[in-house]
This record gives sequence, structure tokens and C-alpha cells, in this order.
Amino acid sequence: MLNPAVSNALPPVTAAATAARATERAAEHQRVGQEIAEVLRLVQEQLTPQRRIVRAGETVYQAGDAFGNLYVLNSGLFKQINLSADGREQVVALKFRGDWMGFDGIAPGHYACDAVAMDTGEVWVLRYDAVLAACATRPALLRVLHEAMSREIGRDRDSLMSVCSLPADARVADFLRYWADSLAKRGLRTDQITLRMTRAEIGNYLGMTLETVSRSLSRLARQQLIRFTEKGRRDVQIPDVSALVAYVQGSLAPAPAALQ
Amino acid sequence: MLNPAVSNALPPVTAAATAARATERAAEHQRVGQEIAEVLRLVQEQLTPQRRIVRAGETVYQAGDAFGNLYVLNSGLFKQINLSADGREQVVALKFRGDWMGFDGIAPGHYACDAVAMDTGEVWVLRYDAVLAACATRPALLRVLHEAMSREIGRDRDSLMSVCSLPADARVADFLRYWADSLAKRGLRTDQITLRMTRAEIGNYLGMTLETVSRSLSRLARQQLIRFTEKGRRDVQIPDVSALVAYVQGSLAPAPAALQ
DNA sequence: CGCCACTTTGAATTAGCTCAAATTCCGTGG
DNA sequence: CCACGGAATTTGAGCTAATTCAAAGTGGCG
Repeated sequence: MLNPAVSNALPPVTAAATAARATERAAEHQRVGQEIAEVLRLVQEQLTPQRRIVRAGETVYQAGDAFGNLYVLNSGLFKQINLSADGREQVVALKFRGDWMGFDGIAPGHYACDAVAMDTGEVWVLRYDAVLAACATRPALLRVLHEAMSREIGRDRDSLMSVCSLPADARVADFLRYWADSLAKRGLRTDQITLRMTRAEIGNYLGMTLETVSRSLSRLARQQLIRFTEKGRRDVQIPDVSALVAYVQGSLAPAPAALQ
Repeated sequence: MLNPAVSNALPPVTAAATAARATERAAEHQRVGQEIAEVLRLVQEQLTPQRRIVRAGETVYQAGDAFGNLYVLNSGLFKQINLSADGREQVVALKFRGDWMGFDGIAPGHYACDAVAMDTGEVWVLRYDAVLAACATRPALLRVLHEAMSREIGRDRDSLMSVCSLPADARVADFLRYWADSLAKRGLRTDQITLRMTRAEIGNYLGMTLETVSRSLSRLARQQLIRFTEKGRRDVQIPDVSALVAYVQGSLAPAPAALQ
């Protein structure tokens, strides 16, 4: 899988370093995978949640709804959309199996965004009161709850960082990398992912227009970092996720390199 | 001071609507102010925290440090700076009196950012273990803890939304509006605020260059939305915060208006 | 088969960036 | 107290990445 174009474009990141990173990531994935399993097990055992099937396009909750429930995703894929007073809509987060939704509603007392299913999935509905009550006697449950909130804060900040500091192509690459990592953590294949979002939605999430998303994907494909399946351009093949990571790093100033 | 350019630039937002919004915001400020006081009271009473004075430029914690403490700010002003593997630095949050810091460290077990004082301030140091222990018997404490995390999630998403959907000038205006609101919630004057950040830092936070920040501020000043004090351009006078809100709304497509 | 939503690509435009120079601010030391 | 020097800011000029506008092209589905 020789690709001179790519390696030329990249800064002097050694193959060894890249490989080490990949190994690191794999270990991280496994750890997180276990944590996800633990979350689902704990929630199921301690809270016997009500299960709710949602189909693509249906909302789990909507901005302005009175807060009362938290949700744990057992399957499917969800997006959260913030609404501003002046009518702007913004995809602010993507959620996968094992993730929680609804934290945004705790402080204000009503949800701050729409939570929308992007394909058929199952959410577990938890009364927030019940969660708190259970946490009082199950420290492990409180721990995973806090970890989930902490992770969400960290992820939101990573998103902000990506939008603020990366050029369009790298942002798209980082988005694909994030999606693939999310799948990997859940034990799913990452060599081929199905984006259940239109170019417009991706662009909204990444702070760019749909045309720019399309062009960036085309450029990434031209550089062999991704490939489109013959049928449908919603499916993206990623031959090597770590190449995406390297591409993002390489997109910065020619010599970002080490901290001096 | 007549300024046709400004009023012409604004969309048909009625004065009545703007005034209603301002009243709404004032009520919200008062409510939040009480919540901040409650947080400080609860933490002080229930946890008798260790107090630590930090001076401008000192870090409360650093990215990579082992997680163990949460921090509640009693005074001063702090920034949180995310560091990426490839060396990018990004201001991801600003923190004021009553805010918490350290949530980013819970899930990964080490802090994900630097927390840096922007002037002299006092942080209350809380062992996370001790917080959890206290929460077990004090539901009110757990409630404020979760509200703080929830608020942080909401704020981070608002930041993302601002960066993704607003042009540079509006982003700067929204930043000033946010700063003024944060002060108002703490009962401080908002007609004049002292930005303890360089143009470069503001730009980093908002995803633009320092030159663009400078130009945007100049344009806002030219439109009378802000004014610089004769001494020092770090101080910004904001004659009317709600005018900033209107400006942000007006910066969108000529007719964003109501949801059709 | 044909419609409609989505995607791709091109061409022209522009907001914001880069580079550069001048100015102001502020702390420090004489 | 004032002169000096470095850092921060402002502003201009030109450039570029990304946007807007426009026109095909493609795929899914009734």
C-alpha cells in the first residue's frame, strides 16, 4: 500500500512513532470498550430502565422540554442539536452506544438541545431522580455517571479545538478519525463506516459549508486517505485510521513538531 | 450620537422585543447569582476546603497531572487551555467566581487541560473523594455538583455554536456579551470590563487571528457598540449589553427572523 | 420511469489570514 | 522623573482558503 503522494505531504513523523501511537490507541479502545460494557451492565442491573425504540429522525427529547430523564444509548446513533434564540441550529455532539444524553438539561431544568436518532436504535430511559437515588447506595453507578459527564466535557472541548485550530480538510479528516475511533471503542469495524449524515449536517457540525465538506472528502479520497465504495457516497472506507491522524498533524504549520 | 450605519445594519428587531429580552436576562442573572452564592456556601460549610491564593499566570493544575482534586473559584478569573498531542494550544473555557474546575480530569484520571489564573484569585481545593463522600449524605451538594457539570456542558456547546455559526465580528461581540453576562450574574458592573487577555488569547479562544480580533473591536467601537477608555485598550466600555445581543442576531442572514 | 434530495464540481467572490510597518503601552533602570 | 526597550496593539496591503452562486450529475424510491 505504497502511496508516495501521502508520505510526501506529511511532515517528518517517523513510521515508528505513528505505529506506537496506533498501539496506544488500540489499548485505549479496549479499555474504553470495557467501560462501555460496564456502564450498560450497571445501568441495567441497578436501574432496570425502560427501553424505548426510536427510528431515524425521531427525537428522544427536544430543546425546551422539562428535564426529568437521562438516557443511555444501547444501540443506534444519535445527534444533539443546539438551538439558539435567533434560530441558528448547530449539531453539537454525536452519541453512540454506551453514551449518555440529557446532561444538558440538569442545570437549566429543561433540555438545551434536540436529541435525534440517526437510525433505528434503543435508548434506556432513566428518571434522573431514580438515578440519584440509586447512586446514593451504589458508588460505582455514581462513578460511571460522573465519568460520562466528564467525558462529554472533554469531547466538547476537543470539538471546539478542532474547529478553532484546523483547516477544513483536516477538520473533516479528524471527524472521520473520531467516528472511526468511536466505532473501534465499541468493537465495530472501522475500515468501512457509514456516515448517516448529509454533507450539510457534517458541515454544520464542523463549521463549514456542505460544498467544502464535499470538496474535502474528494481531496482526502484523491490522497487515498479514504475511499468511496462503488455504491453510495455515504459509505467511506478508511484503509488506515492512523494515516488520518498523521494527516491532521501534518496539516498544521510545516514545523509544528516538538514543544521547544 | 446618531449613527445611521448601525441602525440600518440591524434587522427589524423591535425595541420592545429587545427590552423584553433584557428583562429576561436580568431575572436570569439574579437567579444564577443566588445559585453561585449557594454553591460557595454549601462547599464552604460541607467541605471546609483548603484555600489557595494564585497569582496571574500561575496554574491551578496542568494537563497530564494525576486527577484528584476539584476546584471552586472564590475570586479571580481563570482560563483553561487544552493541549493536543501535536502541540496545539487552545483556550477552551473561562471561569469566574463560583465556577468549578477539574471535571475534565474525572474520566481520564488525569487533567486534560491547564487551568491558569488570569489575575490574583482564590481557589478552594477539594479532594474529589471528599466531595463524593459528602455528597452521599448531602443531596444538595450533589445537586450543585451536577448542575455545575451540566452548565459546563451547555456553555462548551454554546462556544462551539458561536465559533461554528457566527462571523468574526459577531463572535467578538458575543464574547464580550458573554463576559458581561458572567460579571452581571456575579453582581458586578458590566458597563466597563477589563479583558485580562491579549488579542492573541481572545483570538485563540474564538478561532481567529489576533489581527482579526483587533479589527473587529475597532469596528464594534466605530459602531458605538463598545468604547475604549482613554487609558489602555484592555478596558472596554459596553454602553448597552443588549445592543451586542441585537448585533449578533443581526449579523446573520438578512432575514433570520422568526421560525417560519 | 421520473422525481427529489443529495452530491459534486466549477467559477467568481470575499472574509479572514499573512506579512509588514507604525504606534502605544508599560515596566525597568538610570 | 524620564529614557529606553520589549510586548501588545493597530492598521494597511495583498493573498488565500473557504464561501456563494450556479450547473450538472447521481442515487434512492415511490
